Amino acid sequence: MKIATFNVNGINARLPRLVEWLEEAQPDVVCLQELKADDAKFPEKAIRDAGYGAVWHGQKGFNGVAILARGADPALIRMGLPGDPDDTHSRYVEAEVNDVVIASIYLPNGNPQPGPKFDYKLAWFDRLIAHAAELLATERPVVLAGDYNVIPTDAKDDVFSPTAMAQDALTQPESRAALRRLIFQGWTDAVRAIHPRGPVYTFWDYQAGAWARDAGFRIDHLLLSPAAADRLVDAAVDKEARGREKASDHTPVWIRLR
DNA sequence: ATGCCGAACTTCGTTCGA
Repeated sequence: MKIATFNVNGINARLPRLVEWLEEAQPDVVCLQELKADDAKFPEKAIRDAGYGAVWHGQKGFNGVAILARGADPALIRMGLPGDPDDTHSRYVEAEVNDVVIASIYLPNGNPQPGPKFDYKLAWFDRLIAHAAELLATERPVVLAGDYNVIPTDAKDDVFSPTAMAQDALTQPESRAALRRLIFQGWTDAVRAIHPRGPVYTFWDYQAGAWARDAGFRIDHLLLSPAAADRLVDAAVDKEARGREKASDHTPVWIRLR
């Protein structure tokens, strides 16, 4: 079972690239982030024609998440993260596919920091940690996949230049502490489990020639519950997709479970 | 100190992203 996460940065702007990648990569499940489309503008027919059923939680202009399943309809479990009824951002959707619980996550960016956007990021993270604890307690196979907007460490394997990113919300101690609190509940960072060393960047900025000089960093992660981690056999970043015409600034990341 | 790019609405500028 191949499960991928892909921040598409606009599903309608990215639709030809997405369909092309689905055909090439043949993932069984895909978590999408940054749809930048409200529910009515989700390209359901094109996704279905590509062979995928879908659940989605859209939003006008920005945010928006979805889960696709090849030859199946994901069984929706929840839209939105519990813990704040006033939160209007579409950043979380959870569904079941083939007895695996899948979450598509778009964690707030948090820039500029400090400030209200950074506070929102940390508060949202707390809600995710609380919900993740409940998912762990089920002892089921669970995959938390998405754009976490956190660079886990200052290692060259995670970020091209810690100095360049030192003031960014993605590298702040509070952001990293929150990611560690989540992982230390008992989740496995799948890409690092398979590739303990070496750069596995998932994002390269459109600006300042970032792709050309490989100025990337690692912010898209798949976290596995113990029951899912027991089945992990492979993981990788589809780096080549970032170099195409009209590419997203993120590239797909995938795992394979027995 | 800012924009560098790209997408989408607020639409020929502004907001957001990372």
